[in-house]
Amino acid sequence: MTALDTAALRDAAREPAAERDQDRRAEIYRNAARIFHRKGYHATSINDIAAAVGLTKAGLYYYIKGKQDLLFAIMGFAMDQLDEQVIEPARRVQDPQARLETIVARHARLITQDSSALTILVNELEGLLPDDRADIIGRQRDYVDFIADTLAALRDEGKVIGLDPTVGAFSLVGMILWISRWYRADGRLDGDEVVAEVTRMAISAVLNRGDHSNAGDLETG
Amino acid sequence: MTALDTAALRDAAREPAAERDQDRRAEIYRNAARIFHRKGYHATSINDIAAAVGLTKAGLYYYIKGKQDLLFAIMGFAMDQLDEQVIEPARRVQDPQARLETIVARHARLITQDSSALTILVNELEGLLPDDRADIIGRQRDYVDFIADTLAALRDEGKVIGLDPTVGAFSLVGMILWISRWYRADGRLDGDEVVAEVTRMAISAVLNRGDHSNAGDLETG
DNA sequence: GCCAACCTACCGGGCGGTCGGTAGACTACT
DNA sequence: AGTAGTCTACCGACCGCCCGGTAGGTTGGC
Repeated sequence: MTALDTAALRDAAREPAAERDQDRRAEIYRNAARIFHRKGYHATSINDIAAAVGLTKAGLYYYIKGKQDLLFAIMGFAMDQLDEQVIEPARRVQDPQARLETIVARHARLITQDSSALTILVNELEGLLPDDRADIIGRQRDYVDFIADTLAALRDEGKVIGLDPTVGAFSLVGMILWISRWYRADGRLDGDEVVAEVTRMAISAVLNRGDHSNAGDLETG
Repeated sequence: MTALDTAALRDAAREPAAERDQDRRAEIYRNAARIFHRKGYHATSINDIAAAVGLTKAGLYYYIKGKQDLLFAIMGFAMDQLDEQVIEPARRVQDPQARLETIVARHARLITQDSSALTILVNELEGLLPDDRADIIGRQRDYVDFIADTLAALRDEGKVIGLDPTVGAFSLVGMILWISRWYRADGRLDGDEVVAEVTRMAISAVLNRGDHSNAGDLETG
């Protein structure tokens, strides 16, 4: 939940005045993300958010333009986080397998650290205005394509055989995103262990291997 | 979308009279599932559903008790589907690896055939009343435990080393459920191909293998 | 005549959002 | 030092709308 604070600090640095204002704004986004995450966007009222930051609804509107802008800002922030903490670092890794490991591990770690914004990013798309939604979907699509390209590079190296890169990319993303549904920071495993486990599974899911065939039934049911 | 019809037929069979009534009821659940799936539970109004089946809101209430019961019924149906089409058939498979393949393939196939009820099952839990939610969550937990037990059996056979069964189970479930977000029946791959790809990935994600280690970076970022 | 299968009209309430204020800090001028 | 003006950071009250749900019919087939 500290993640949104850093964005606030960044903004505050470039706007000399009104730093207290930016603190307040960050607190609002932070609380909104938490509540949207817990209850869902549509089930969250502006009053819920206002109360969480100790304001009335009218007071809250001094800081925000509307509920939809709040959602879009949170999703934009989550997407920025993904760009900066996952995609950019991974782009600097040349070896495709190491790059894939970087992607999975870093994305998974972001989720174990603070899943709210990243989870909203995938669950609340339909709450956005069409233009905003197109923007976010485009960026998400770029991310999946980036993973698919990495899988294609692995295929060219002969490390992957017979896997559709797009299906592979989506499947890995699903595995990663789902972490936010079951991982609890106070659970049996700590975040680093979970990240390591998931990364290992992801890599071996796509890499070439001996034949494991062992017909599972699929007669009509 | 034909899935809910079978439930209606089942119910109709045990209630001799009012079979037309049951048809109508099935159509309502079917449409409700489709719209909840597309727009989300909270963003869907009773009017939306009524209009979709050619009734007014008041007319719809002749058939349903309320919005929350509608949701619970859909999720209960989805859970029944999972029990009957995935868990029960898999229970009859003794070999752990074949059982795991059965689980993944059958669950994935259900989703490619009609994802609406199964997707609502995982996305709209917070729309339920506490008692209903506890019911559904319990059944979902049983499903994950069933997969985890299967992974534990594979570990006992030496086919899996060093994978936490619970993390493995959740990860596979995430991979499967995510299919509903990207798979399109009119897309490049047909349903059977997608099921086969995902099943292969799932199996090789958990099965033992040569060492693929190839340090992905994880310095603090 | 009766009952299943609807409808029109309505209810209370909560929603996102706005409006007209105003307390208090801070500044500007005398 | 005093005071008038200004601006930030809010609040109480309100708006129109739509929501889930209901009361009380009406109609057509048996």
